[in-house]
Amino acid sequence: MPELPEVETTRRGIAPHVEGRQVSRVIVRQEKLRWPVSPEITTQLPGLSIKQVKRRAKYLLLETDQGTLIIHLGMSGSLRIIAASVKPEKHEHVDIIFDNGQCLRYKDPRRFGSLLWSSTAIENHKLIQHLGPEPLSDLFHIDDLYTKTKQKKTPIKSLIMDGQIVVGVGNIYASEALFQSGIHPKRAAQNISKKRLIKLVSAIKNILNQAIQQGGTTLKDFVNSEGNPGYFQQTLNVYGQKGKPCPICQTPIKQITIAQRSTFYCPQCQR
DNA sequence: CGAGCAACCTGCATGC
DNA sequence: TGCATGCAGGTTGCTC
Repeated sequence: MPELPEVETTRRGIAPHVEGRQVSRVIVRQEKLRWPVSPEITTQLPGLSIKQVKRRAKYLLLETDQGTLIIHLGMSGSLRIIAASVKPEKHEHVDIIFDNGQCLRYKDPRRFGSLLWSSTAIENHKLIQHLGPEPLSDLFHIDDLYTKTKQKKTPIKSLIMDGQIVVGVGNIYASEALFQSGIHPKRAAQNISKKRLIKLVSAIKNILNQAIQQGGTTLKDFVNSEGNPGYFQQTLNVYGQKGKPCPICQTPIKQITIAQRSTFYCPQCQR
């Protein structure tokens, strides 16, 4: 479900309810997620206070002074703030309960997400240490992308979805950014001019910023921490629009598969 | 080493 | 209505 804008929307939603709060108890109803829920989350987290909620790529990082709770929402995960006394629904696997009786409740039907504990510096964590630059930071810029692109024969869509190149660009926004920059998703990365890559970099930043402003994209079931959907799907130009007219030239949008992922583009506007 | 793809799960839409 | 099939917003870790 969630790409970077949805994760950032969730971060902003939960932060005010969580920062400065002390954890009193943790309930794990289902520990089998992408990886087993780290046992430290039950044994060490209670008694600690959440200092800050950060985000790195699509990981949410809840920092304490003894370690960091790493939450990934996978394909179908969501978090909400709710009174701990409210009976959990189906697929609500974990409760982080705070000193004020509220809890951070993790729901994830497909269980592709994860809740992990890192007691050492977070930047050394296995899942974090090899990640590329944040797309909305100055570290993601044209010279960086151009260098990484030069020798790569891989389709440009696969490249921008590769977390070592840039993090946070998922399947929806990859198609959208390529549409906005007029680049065919299958084009070999090395065959794209610097001029067009400049457009791509700003398209990625653009799309992600816009999507965050609109509270993310709700295709089926994304809801933010208050249970509300996002609105960016109303802005999607190509994703999920197979057969519909391109908003620029009216040519029907095509759907193809790249690296086992659905990909949408305009065969006229994107070369 | 990189590229390609299977795997992890449940829910839902579609078609017979 | 029931059942089989295919597809879904992510990412690791296998095999070649």
